[in-house]
Amino acid sequence: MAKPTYYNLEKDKQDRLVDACMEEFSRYTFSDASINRIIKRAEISRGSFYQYFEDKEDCYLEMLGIIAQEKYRIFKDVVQTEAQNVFEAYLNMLRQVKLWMEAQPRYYKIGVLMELDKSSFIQKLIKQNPGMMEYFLSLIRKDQQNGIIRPDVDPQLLSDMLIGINQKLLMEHFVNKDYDRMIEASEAVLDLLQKGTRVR
Amino acid sequence: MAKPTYYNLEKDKQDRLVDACMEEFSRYTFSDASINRIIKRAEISRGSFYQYFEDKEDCYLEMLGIIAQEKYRIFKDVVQTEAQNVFEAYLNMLRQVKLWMEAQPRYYKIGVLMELDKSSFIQKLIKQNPGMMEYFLSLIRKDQQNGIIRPDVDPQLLSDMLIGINQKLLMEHFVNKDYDRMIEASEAVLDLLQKGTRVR
DNA sequence: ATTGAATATGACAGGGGTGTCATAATGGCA
DNA sequence: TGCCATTATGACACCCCTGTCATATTCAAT
Repeated sequence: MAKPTYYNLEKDKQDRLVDACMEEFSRYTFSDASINRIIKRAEISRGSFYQYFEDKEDCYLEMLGIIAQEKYRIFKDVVQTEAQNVFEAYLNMLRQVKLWMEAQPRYYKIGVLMELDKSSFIQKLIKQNPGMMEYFLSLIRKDQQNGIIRPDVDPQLLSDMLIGINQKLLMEHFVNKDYDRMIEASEAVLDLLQKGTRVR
Repeated sequence: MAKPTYYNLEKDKQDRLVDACMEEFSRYTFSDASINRIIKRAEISRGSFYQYFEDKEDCYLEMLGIIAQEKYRIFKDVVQTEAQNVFEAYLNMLRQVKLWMEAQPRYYKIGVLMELDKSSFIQKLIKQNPGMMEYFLSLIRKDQQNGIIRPDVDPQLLSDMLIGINQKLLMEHFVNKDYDRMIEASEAVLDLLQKGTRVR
């Protein structure tokens, strides 16, 4: 947790500091991020930084907290539509990610960079987050029982495929900032997955 | 190119040096790799390292050269079986990667770490390598003409899917060292892609 | 106005990194 | 043996980093 001094900061200064931190963490992984660059950008002294935060980890956690708040602010109204099947669930999820990318691209990038950091601090943080794999797995099994998906399909495999393609689509369209095309591509992917490539 | 002194080294010493470099570059990305650790492991002095190589980049390129040689040595005899379709081509490729992972896991890992390094030096190197996307694309189009793949399937999309799943399978099974299971999983993936998930 | 707490500051210590260079050691050859 | 080119060495300069701390400044309350 950040130190009391951080919370006592006048709004303007705190905003400058937060902006500098977010900028740094969205450009560099936690490991590569530099407090020197942060304090330069925020125009505060090195000593001040350590009046606000215990250390770099403390600072990072504070930023993650802000991001979580913003995520909640944006998505609290989004009605969690009941998914008919795993493919619909996938599309729902992707549409939410699209909203998030558009609303807070910098925050989204912080998330991406988190995945690339191999430091134990970040790896521990990632592990705490429950993956979507379990969610997909359960949906796939349900769809198999409901006769929507062939029973001989390996749920684990299909889940892996969905998540793998997901990552690729997200990354590709995020760099191009072409979020609408991303949804279209996903729909095509799902169509292909359901029907298969074979001519019949 | 490495300096003449490097090539004049007695075999034993050169081997120790190469081993130390390969070990370092397979543990850390180029950016994170440390010459200090290399010379410590190779038991040579700092000055010597710079008698052999211009700098870290020079050293890295030398290692990539050795890796390329070894790749050629292993694969020159492998008959490039003529692929019937893109799915067969994919499996052929994966089987070759499996051989490579088993024969030289350290070299394979160097390749993986290359993808994770964002430094301009490494990014330039990566760009020079032709991707397999174009190869898959042409095969898919041919398969569509031959009536093996539905004409309304977007080749780009299918290619993206193949490559995306590929990466996931490779990574997952590489950490588990379960290369046979990897091939099985790929076959299941291809089967699923061809038939689709739908019950009919 | 005075005083004491809260806050701000940058010099500093300590660690790691790369690349250089004067000097020392080595090895082959006359 | 003596000489010279080649090779080996680690101290050094310089860079960037984090976290600390004595000191200075600010601010509010008496």
